Amino acid sequence: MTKVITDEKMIDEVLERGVEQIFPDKKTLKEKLMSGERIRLYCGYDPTAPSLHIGNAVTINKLSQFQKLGHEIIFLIGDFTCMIGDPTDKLATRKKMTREEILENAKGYQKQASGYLKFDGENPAQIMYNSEWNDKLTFKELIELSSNFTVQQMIQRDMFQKRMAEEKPIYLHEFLYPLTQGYDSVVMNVDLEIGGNDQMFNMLAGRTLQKNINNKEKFVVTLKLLADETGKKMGKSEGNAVFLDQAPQDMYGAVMSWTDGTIAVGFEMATNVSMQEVKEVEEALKDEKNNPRDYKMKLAYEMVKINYGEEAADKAQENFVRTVQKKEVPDVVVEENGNNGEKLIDFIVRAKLASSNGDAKRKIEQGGVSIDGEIVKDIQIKISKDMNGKILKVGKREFRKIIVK
RNA sequence: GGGUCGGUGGCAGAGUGGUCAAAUGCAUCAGACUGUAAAUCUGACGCCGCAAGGCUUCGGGGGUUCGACUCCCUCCCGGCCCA
Repeated sequence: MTKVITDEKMIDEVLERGVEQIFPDKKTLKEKLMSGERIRLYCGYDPTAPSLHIGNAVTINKLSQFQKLGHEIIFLIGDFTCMIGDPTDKLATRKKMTREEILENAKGYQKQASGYLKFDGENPAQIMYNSEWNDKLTFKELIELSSNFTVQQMIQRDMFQKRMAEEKPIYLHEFLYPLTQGYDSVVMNVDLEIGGNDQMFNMLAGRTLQKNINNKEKFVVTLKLLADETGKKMGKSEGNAVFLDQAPQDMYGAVMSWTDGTIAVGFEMATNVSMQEVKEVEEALKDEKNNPRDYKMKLAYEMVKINYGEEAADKAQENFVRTVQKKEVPDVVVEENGNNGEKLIDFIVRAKLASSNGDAKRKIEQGGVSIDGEIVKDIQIKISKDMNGKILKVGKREFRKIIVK
């Protein structure tokens, strides 16, 4: 039997760090956790893409904090809900996915989440798929479920309001999304659900159902969204996303491209450094004498360390200093075979460093291509034997060692 | 079912017979700069071509025309209002 930790300080931190709101309230949940009862909690992940992103990491991180307290964790894969498409935060209806695409995407999720969450050893997190019960739901049962909500409640959602204002379609099945997500809570009979603040509506639907059907109080903890002071989210649509299956040096770089305003909140939500350290960083950032870059590097290091370990973090950092700060060639360069007499443009396209001949030409014309540090100006230049072993650089960070037989 | 408006490049969104490979914004890419791969600034941004030029693209198909994203027919899809 897993021992439940009831240390008040630890519980306070879990309930405060990165937390936006708690339903019904923090006090009641704290009492529950202090009582020593082992609770069951979950967060759901819709496998809409092959990679989990930093926003997912934030909730996974929170799950792991509860795991450390000894509570029962369910990592739910929304292979069923995913087919509906969560209307949250989307102006357009999500494209329906095939079962194959969904399962393919779900494959890597456990591995990607395991930097934060333990799936083995003592008190391992369990993985569940919500198609297991939702597939079996009958139409009759669905009607009963939907009778717990009114149309008015559904259209209250800001996303639907926005779409109505913009005269964009709202499909009937989109109303069913919170319903099925809520039904997950009932079937798994959970005590608590965790999710981003944008998931509040869906999670509260589960709270209602859990109360109506199982006559049980389901707590809901919503987390702040990882965003800078202007509210700009660090999501995949914003282009500076961090994916959990990204190569260490890419992950490091992606964090470095965050705006400075996200540094402190990044530490708070996506790492496990102590809150005291987070506060120190926050203070340090206010002092203009300090360079935010240094703290961002520390954050990037932490992120890579959690997901890939210390060694990988060291390497990623080293790579960053070398290639970005000092603009030097990285120590490991991918080799690419070239043919004597082949146009450099073709070589670049073949190495996937440009999307088309036109793109390759543009890069050369704009001074983005160099060989052994010498900028290539001539579009017509061809691969020759004396280029063997030289380093081709395309753009800021792509390097290839040219091999000519 | 009726009326009406609409479907344009990764997204948003102009264009309504030639000056359109298609404004603008976002995203992207390259460069400069910097405290970073931030911010800012400059440039590029369908494909082939050194270029001239060619080719493919504006929901699908067909037509009118020297010429269509623009006009006509037809089909498909959507919003709104009415029922």
